[in-house]
Amino acid sequence: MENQVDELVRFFKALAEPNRLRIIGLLAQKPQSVEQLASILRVGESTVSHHLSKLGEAGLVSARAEGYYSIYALHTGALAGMAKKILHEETLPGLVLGMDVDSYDRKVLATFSDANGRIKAFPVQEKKFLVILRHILEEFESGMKYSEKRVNQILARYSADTATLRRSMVEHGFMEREGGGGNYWRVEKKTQPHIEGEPDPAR
Amino acid sequence: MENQVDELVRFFKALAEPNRLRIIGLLAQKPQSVEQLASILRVGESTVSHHLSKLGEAGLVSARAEGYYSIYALHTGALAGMAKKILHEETLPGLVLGMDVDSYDRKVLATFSDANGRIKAFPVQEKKFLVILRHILEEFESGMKYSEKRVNQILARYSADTATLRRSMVEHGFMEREGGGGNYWRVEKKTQPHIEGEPDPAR
DNA sequence: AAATTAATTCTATATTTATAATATTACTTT
DNA sequence: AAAGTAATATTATAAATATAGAATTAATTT
Repeated sequence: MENQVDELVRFFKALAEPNRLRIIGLLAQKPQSVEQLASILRVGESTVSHHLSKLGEAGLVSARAEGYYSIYALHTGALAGMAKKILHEETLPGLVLGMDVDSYDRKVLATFSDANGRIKAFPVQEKKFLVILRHILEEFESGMKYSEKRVNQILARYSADTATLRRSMVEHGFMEREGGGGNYWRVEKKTQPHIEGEPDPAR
Repeated sequence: MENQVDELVRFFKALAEPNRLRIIGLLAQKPQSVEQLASILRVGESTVSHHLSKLGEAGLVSARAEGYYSIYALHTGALAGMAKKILHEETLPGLVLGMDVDSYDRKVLATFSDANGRIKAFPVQEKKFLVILRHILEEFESGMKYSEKRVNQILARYSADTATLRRSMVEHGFMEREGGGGNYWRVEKKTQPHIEGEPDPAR
């Protein structure tokens, strides 16, 4: 079974060379022989043969034998198909399948946690402190209400400074509390796709 | 002014590398710092920086400074724009602009013509014979009618064997003649774009 | 059968490039 | 001001690849 990434790389590699792009342009006009393409591009026939084989592997062209000629033709459908694939919203997320996308978070947690999982020190850098907060947030269930006492109990598993943790959770919008200060609950995280030009809301 | 080919090559080159594709996939989820990407991809930060600069040159990503972080974000519009460009029917012909697409024909003509432009010998290979015929065909205007005598007069500029040339013109569909054999005329060539899977009609 | 032709394969070479270690730059925290 | 941090630039190196000459293959013509 082949990787999504490998397939795309083969396709883009095939098009990432000037003479191969020119061959695509020439074959878009009409099917042509290796000899004709070599003459127009002013490169050796073995070079053209090499390029055509790469284009063929990417599914962009194919040859038809005619006497001792090989007449190559463009698969316009392959280009169009890939263009649509790029536009398809499932393609980009598919590129990161099987990748360890939480590797950075784990590294930060490892740096600031001791063997028991308790916080050794609060990171000065906000970006890293947020990693810690999000990690601890997992202890709280969505839809549940927690008394301040209960919240402190849970936070105490990570640090004696429960006040800082509690306040930070609220300040960064991870948790909310009822009016006077009775009950706390975890804020639903809305999965927000990045919108071009917008500042990153997740930072 | 930059070439159409160069722009496309830069774009495809940017995407023709596994780690760069993965970066695209990761940035599609959310904007991220160089450090984060390096950690997830398990490559050096300088390597990621290098990749991001290539992606930036292709207009695929851009950075926003935040403290001493560079938060890179994907330009989803660039991907979509290129996909549409590929689908656009003007793009492929644009790749061959300024190229000597008749180079092969000229080479064939040079081989089989003498200094006066007369045919030294008829090429055995049909592909090359057609080049000769198409060249001579230019002597006839579209929409005009020519008597057989007049046709022979014109063909005689190229070869004494006017009978073979005349018959070949008709056989290959370049010219037609009226019923009994009186008048000849040049057949309008319909510019026929190649259709996938179809045998090439121009051969 | 021998010669010719187009294409491909093999081989070698020069160029490009992905990677990372090191040095430098820009910014932040103490 | 000094120390710390992230990113980039510089440099070096190993791997990938565009190119073409030579050898080979497959088909056609003489």
